[in-house]
Amino acid sequence: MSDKYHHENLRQELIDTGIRIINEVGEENLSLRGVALACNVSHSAPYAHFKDKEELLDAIKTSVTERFTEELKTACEGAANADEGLIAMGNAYIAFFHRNPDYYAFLFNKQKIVAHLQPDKKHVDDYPPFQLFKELYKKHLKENNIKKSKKEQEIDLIKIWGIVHGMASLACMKGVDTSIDWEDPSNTLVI
Amino acid sequence: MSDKYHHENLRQELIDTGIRIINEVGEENLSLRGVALACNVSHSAPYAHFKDKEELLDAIKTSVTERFTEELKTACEGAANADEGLIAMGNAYIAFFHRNPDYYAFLFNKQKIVAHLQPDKKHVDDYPPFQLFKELYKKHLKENNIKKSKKEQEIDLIKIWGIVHGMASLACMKGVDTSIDWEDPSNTLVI
DNA sequence: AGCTGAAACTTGACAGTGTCAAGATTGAGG
DNA sequence: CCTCAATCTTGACACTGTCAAGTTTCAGCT
Repeated sequence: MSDKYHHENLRQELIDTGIRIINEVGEENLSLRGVALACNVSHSAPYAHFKDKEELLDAIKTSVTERFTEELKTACEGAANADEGLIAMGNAYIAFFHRNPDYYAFLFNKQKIVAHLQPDKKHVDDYPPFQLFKELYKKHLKENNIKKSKKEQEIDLIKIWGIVHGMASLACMKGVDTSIDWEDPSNTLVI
Repeated sequence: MSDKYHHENLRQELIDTGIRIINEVGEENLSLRGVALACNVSHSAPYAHFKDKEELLDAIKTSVTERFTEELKTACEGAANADEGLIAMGNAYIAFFHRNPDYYAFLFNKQKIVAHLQPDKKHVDDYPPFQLFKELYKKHLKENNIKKSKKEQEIDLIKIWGIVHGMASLACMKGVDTSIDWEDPSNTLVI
């Protein structure tokens, strides 16, 4: 009762229970009031930490993206070289969304992938998973002694990412049978 | 006044104004009541034609998908052979969403791509754009005298579609600069 | 120690939403 | 002319995001 007006770390708790609720009932059934209630807090308490419902959702996206990025990192750590690392990371990318189909629509909805960066026009380079791809790609160029112009590199990167991202999109389509066993890496990448 | 209770073809009008509203203010700002009002009809009139808001949205998706499919068809009509047709269609696929960025999130949101087919588990083969890819792909195999198992063909198709779909996804990311000129076909496909 | 002001939270209200039940209107077929 | 189903209206309900105003708490200053 003493701390009725001090919830210690409500901000983080809102984010965490928000994720839990989305996992349980999906983003479309998440309400600000519901999250607040689940935290034993009044329905407008979140407004002390987020100016908007969208701002909370953005915070959640950032949090999920961090976990996602971690998984990609660990996936390519054991790789012998950059080429194998790229494959491993691509498959981890696909696997992540195949395991959490709801996250794809949630993270890329309205295509606001860089939720934590406010201004209007942001560069892909600011998207952590893309940064990982980029590092590995540059390592790949170096290891194989390949020289490419900046423009060529940009296009290559978008193609690599595009393939992986597209496969992930297809891999997590709900209620749609693609005839593909997405658990089998040999089916997916292996370019 | 006589036809206060007969709007001739309200169902289609709801779908059309629904599309218009989405184009103007986005899906997230579309309300059933708003669509009804825009059709000069009471707020529950739509319930005579759609049991749900979702059912109206599904009808709209179907309608948009039809236009999308038409564009893909015309894109590959002039192609000299199946290989060129595949490239043309892929670029048209990407171009469509680059021109209408809102449609990507709208159509593939919750990954319910086959909106007009109700039962739970549907096959990709029922998705019209995919059918076009499949036809062209089979033509490509025949023209080049290539023999592949059914499984190999399925994987090939998902890969082709995955690449194109992923590029389209990246091409229409809002507020994200990919450093790519998506209007220039030479940047995108050309596998 | 007491005051002050900002931060965190509550309470109460508002308009807008999807949905449903009940009633009104219409036209087609017996 | 009657009936009945389809179509649309009216009125209500609970729920939503948001805001304004009030309450509690605590840190920092005097």
